[in-house]
Amino acid sequence: MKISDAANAAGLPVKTVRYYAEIDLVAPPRAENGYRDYDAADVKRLSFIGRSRAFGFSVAECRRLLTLYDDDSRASADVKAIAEEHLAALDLKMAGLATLRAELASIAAECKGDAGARCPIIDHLAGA
Amino acid sequence: MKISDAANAAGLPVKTVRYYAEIDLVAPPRAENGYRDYDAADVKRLSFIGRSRAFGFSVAECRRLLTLYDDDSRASADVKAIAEEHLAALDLKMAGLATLRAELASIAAECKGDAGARCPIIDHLAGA
DNA sequence: TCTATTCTTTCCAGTAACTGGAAGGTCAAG
DNA sequence: CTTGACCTTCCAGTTACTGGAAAGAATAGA
Repeated sequence: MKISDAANAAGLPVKTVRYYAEIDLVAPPRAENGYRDYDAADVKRLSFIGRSRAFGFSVAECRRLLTLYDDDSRASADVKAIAEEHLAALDLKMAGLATLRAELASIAAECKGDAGARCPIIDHLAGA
Repeated sequence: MKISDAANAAGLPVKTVRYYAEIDLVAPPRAENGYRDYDAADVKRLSFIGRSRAFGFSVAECRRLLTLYDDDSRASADVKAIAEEHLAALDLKMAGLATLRAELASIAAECKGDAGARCPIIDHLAGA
């Protein structure tokens, strides 16, 4: 199967699939004409990656997950550990954003937002 | 004032300050020896950028904010508009992360996380 | 069969905002 | 005068692609 078919089947852009081949995430053999030759298992792996990425896993994490996906003797604890790690990272990021958002909102609320030059937002950013 | 003094005063890494000079965000004149020569106003601008970045504003937004900071005849509405825009972007990002987190958490909860190979997380990512 | 179009390939460059490091010039202290 | 800390520029790497150019391969239609 050619790259565009594999990409369509997996719901990924061709460029992305080619990129995954380049970084050895899903690297199919080549046909005689030099074209990458994907099979059904490759498409499954590509879909797996697509879903993992959609969950916010990094490509490095996808690589680890893919290894576990391939490993019939994996321990589900190893998979869960990656997921929990990622959840913790998400929590950290969300907490940071929430704090940020709250502070900025409270500062913005002080600003009249009119034609005048006086601006508490600028003042805060300037360190007042 | 030399770059390390300016960087210290502004609470930024020297490399970052040099980077800001390179992209013309805060570009001080050069002394005779070729060293960048910062003054107090430059430090203020650097601090301003540091705080803006800490609030999550992009460098492009910092540039706009800095222009308004410099403009005595600014309308506070223009500043507030940038802030509101940023708040909206933060809300979007947070909502996305929250959805993600919830889905991943519910999937992870199904996984026993033991020595067995059966793993609902892998199953979900594989598209089951 | 010729040709036009649509693939495919590789390689280069750019994105955001730095960060690390190498090579080499400058300066203040001892 | 030498050592060490600082300054300069330039290059490369980070993340995960994305766009585009140039050139070869395949396929559909006339």
